[in-house]
Amino acid sequence: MSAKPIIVWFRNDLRLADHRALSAAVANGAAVVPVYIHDLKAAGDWAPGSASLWWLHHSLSALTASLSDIGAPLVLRSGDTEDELAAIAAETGATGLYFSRAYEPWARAQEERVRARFSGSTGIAVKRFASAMLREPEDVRTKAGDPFKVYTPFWRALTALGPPSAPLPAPKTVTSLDKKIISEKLADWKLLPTKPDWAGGMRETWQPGEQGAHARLETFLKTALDGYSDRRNLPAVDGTSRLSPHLHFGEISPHLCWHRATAAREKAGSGDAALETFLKELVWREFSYHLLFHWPTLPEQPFKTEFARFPWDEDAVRRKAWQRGQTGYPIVDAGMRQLWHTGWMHNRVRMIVASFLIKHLLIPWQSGEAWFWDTLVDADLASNAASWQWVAGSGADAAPYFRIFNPVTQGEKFDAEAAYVRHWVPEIAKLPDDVIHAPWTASATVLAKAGVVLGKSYPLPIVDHAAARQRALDGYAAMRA
DNA sequence: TTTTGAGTTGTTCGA
DNA sequence: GTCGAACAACTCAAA
Repeated sequence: MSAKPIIVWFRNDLRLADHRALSAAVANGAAVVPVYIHDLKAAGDWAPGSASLWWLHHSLSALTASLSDIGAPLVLRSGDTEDELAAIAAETGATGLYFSRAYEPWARAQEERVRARFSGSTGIAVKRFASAMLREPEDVRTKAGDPFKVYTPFWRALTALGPPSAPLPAPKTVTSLDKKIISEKLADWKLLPTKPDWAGGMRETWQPGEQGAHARLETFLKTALDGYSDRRNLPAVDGTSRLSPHLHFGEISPHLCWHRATAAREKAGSGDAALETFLKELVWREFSYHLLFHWPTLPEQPFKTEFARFPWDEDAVRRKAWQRGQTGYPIVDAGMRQLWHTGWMHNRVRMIVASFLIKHLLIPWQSGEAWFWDTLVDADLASNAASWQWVAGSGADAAPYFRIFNPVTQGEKFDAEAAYVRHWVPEIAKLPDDVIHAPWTASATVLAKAGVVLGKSYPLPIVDHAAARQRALDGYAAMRA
């Protein structure tokens, strides 16, 4: 009785609400065959890292459950994407293949191959839908028709187009196929760590999946949007949205975040800076996608080409100290340990640790990008690449080269009571506020009283700030000469 | 085509 | 202790 089935190919759009491909398939009256294909090869060097795979497992598990609830169980397959889609199309007699658009260079190439595979007389209508961006990258242009390279004009142009489209409701029921389609078992993909199981901190911190995403958004709107402009900078405070991993996996759409936040503030009766700051953060994500789309080498090559000449100083020992949170600078070490433990790091601290790796240690930004890629649950090709290049000074609309964060000053300014440092660097927790961000300045008595032995229980600084700063400035001067 | 105003997130130095 | 200037020109986007 129902029309021929439509395959809905899920990618990083692991949700039911505001899912245009799914809604279109449902509206068509067709039986819906939802599919997810585990194909790490397609992503090449940018296959998800360990932390992302942990998240992916739980997000797929959640999606499986919610799709079953509305009547269409998720089909899991692994292997080559085009082959698997073709096989499922043959098994189901599908007449349509619907999916959400992606913007990573490898994902774009994959879309082209899928289109090619189903073009011609296969009888399968391939339809691509917008999903992850507020506006498509082709639609935000300068008056000359070029893509933007500076954030503020990009923001103005985007907002001048009006609010993003309103989110679609999740389908309540879906017609499923009469026939049973073979699905693999999620557990067999072995996405979770076993020996050792390092994901304890992540389980405590996160609830992956669409439901978790919506809960996170509502909590944020209720508890943190007030005062967001300032409190988002304090790492000891839960003042950020923490939506990044949910957005990366598409468990919630940026459109929905935009509209819910706007509506929440209207009810509160105040149009204001807090809302605008949050919307601007959404648009920073958008700007990163825009850059990656128009400059696909962004993850590998410096956007400003002269940075290929920067005199880097690759040092494996120092890199390791940075990765493990053993640099001797408490705010840096706290951030790196938070990352290792929870798969996430506060945004303010990301800037500090990134500046430290690049400018104090002169280690190439690509090295930090790779570490973040493997350890962050919100690892996102566009945001990660654009942000590392921003700190390095090599990106579009980047930080000026002379902006070198002082890790002591930053700690004192944004973690004044050192609650963040004490939590993540417990071996120095007993140091008093006035020296905890620079333990080497403490007197012997103060150190002894706090039970700190520098060089033993906590490292001495691996570089001297003033000397490192000068070395970085000299490096930039050499590059420009 | 030329001109003009503007550009996320900081630090240091010296008055 | 506080404050403004220097850091260095450069490129982008729009008029």
